[in-house]
Amino acid sequence: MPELPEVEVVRRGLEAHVTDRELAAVDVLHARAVRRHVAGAGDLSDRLAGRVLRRPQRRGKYLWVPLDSLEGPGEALVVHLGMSGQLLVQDPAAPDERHLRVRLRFADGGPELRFVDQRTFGGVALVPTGADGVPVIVEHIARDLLDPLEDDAAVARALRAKRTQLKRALLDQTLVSGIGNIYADEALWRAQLHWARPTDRLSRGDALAVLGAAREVMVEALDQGGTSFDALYVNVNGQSGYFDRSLAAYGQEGRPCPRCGTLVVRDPFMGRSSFSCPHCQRPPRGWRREVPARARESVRG
DNA sequence: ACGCATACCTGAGTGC
DNA sequence: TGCACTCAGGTATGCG
Repeated sequence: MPELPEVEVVRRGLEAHVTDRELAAVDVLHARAVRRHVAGAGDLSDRLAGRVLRRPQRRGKYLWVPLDSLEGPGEALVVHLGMSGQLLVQDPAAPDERHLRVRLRFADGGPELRFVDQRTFGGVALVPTGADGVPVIVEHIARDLLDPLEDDAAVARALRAKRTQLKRALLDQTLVSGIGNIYADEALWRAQLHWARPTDRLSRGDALAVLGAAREVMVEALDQGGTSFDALYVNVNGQSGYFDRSLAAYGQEGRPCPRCGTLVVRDPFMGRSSFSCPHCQRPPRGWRREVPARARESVRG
């Protein structure tokens, strides 16, 4: 699933392939893919034709391509990959992908850009940008851990001021952005902190440690082209990353912890999963592992 | 104001 | 063979 490193891989691919190219026509093949563009699919296509794409930018998991401004305030083409979105640079003659949602054709007749998204949680929109060049629908997203202006001390302070579980806070994109389920579990494993730790009882040192660990694991993942488990995440050339071979905790239930050898466990978390080492990541006082309903039944029977 | 559950989606996998 | 169900999970929204 695309988190910060995967989105950055895509951004770099876009930078190499679409910067300074003029759009000729945009075809919207699925209305849900443009639901965040309030004025509708027709408006999006009309307003993009003839515009020139500038250098792609990113904050957290949001990606945007600034457009040459005609007059007044700037605009950008904002893309969020959601859970299964892909941006592919394709030969215009290549057959349509099964889940092709938006096609962007260029005036130079060269490779086109395709937004492909199986689960349609992602989407594209043409949005005005604020004073700092950030699209208005991205302004509520906090700076991410690869942003030179991100302030670890300030984030650690805000994190400790919250009354929630540590992993919930790490996934809160308004606190610090770019972290999803995979990198949250990996960062917690590296910092040797349990996902259910209450944020208001976390030391300043532990808060800084988990942020540092998250940055470190994302940088390493970026170096390997991102994480992927299947064909759902790919770069603009349709290739997968390799970081899944380096995961210590995420998806590793029943496998030995690379640090101590204890078997990694999976816990239900927000209707999903958290993976951790029960030895290295001690749960907070009073926390009890939830027993799955099916296991309870078989014990009873 | 804030924390939290929920809706939105499709395809793969599993159990009966 | 097929049906019902579960799981994957990022974000916006609305509730208490």
